[in-house]
Amino acid sequence: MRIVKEAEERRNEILDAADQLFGQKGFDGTSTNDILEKVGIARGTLYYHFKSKEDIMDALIERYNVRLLGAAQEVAADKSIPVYERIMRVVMALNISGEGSQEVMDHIHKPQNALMHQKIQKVIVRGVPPILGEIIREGIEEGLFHTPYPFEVMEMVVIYLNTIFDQDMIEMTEEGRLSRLQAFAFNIERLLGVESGSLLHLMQMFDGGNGEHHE
Amino acid sequence: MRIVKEAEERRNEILDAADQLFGQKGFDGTSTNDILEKVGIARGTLYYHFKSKEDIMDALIERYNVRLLGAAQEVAADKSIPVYERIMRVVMALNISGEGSQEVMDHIHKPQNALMHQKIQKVIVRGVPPILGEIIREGIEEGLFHTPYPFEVMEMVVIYLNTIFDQDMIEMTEEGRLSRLQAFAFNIERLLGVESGSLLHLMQMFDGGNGEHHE
DNA sequence: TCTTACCGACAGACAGTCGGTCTATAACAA
DNA sequence: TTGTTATAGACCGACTGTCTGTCGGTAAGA
Repeated sequence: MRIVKEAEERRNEILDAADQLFGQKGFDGTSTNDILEKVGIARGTLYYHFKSKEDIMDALIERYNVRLLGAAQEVAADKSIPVYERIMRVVMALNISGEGSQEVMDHIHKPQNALMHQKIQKVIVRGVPPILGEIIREGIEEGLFHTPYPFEVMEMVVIYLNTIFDQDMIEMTEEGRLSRLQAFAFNIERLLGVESGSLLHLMQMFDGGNGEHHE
Repeated sequence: MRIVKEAEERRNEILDAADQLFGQKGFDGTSTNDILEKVGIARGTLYYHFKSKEDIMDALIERYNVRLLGAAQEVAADKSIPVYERIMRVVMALNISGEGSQEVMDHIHKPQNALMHQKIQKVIVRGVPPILGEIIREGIEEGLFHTPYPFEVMEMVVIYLNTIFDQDMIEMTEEGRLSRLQAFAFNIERLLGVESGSLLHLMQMFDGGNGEHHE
């Protein structure tokens, strides 16, 4: 029953298994035994490819990081797309993010996965504001926005959204969610120096597909 | 060698020991053995007073929570203090926070303590915006600020500051720190609807005692 | 005498290690 | 071409030490 594979193939098998298991049961809740049973390998093999359990998590985050920011960066660089639309598309790329990582985002936000959550948060907080900030900067040149601090505004916005829509950072009623969205739209308009109401059409994107306005 | 004490006294001894140890070595890095050796009790005693290791952490956070928010709330409720000064005093209460918990804040921001960090973050994000928001609301009545969303603005500000000044969320040069402070002052002025520059004297508080302006 | 606090041996689970084994391929000989 | 041997990379699983949480029992004070 000894099956030999290329190191990279094995590594990916292990990462795929870990991805699912961490998602289902959290990092602490998943034992290395769970992982190696799922892959169908022995203990030694796991530690041949990864130096520790946390090393597996780091590799997972790196993979996720590349996919997520890569997709966003690609969209952001396409200057043929108008600024407003490009912002939306970048945000969508960050929310949905291609192939197999949809689940990741769903599962990170569990108390069990605190460390993983923190590490991903770090990736997002470091990676996203430069991407969005640059688009805003273009928007400023075009006269769409008016702020001397596009990068810092995006930093604030990204951090806020990332924290506030964390499943259990704040338990929100549907009403609380909507009022926060309204406030958010208003605040970001002030931060970007645009007329009040300009971003209404942008905000509808975040409205959970529920098209109501509640102005 | 059997020493009997009131349950609450023992509980506090255990919490004090855990506080120091978690600070030094992190939650995961601290074993229950470390704690019970430091206190000088047996395993069973520890588990007589707390139902799990995580329960100890929760109690620690609760104690911290009470001290921190309690102090802030007390200051916030004193309507004899002018609004601007009261805001500063509340923020100071949150940063320094009384007796023995100075260390806590210093040690939370370590990758080891991800879960603890997350839980404290939650306490702050839930607890502080209502306190500050209420003061801002008073300021609005007095005509100092102009925003329809005082609570949400404070929520955004608290989350931002809490994340950005996390030791290793973003590695910042001294220059990056100052430029961020400038941007922050500018942005919060827009959010609160005050004249640009109004908050300069407030911001000097956060300037690490370094009195330079860099306008 | 009864409750409350305390004890420490123990079970079960887990992460990581280590010596050793298999196998594909390369290098070389016949 | 065919057969043989050498080598390195992939793999194995028993084992170690450590850790958390449990449980039956014990001392002390009211």
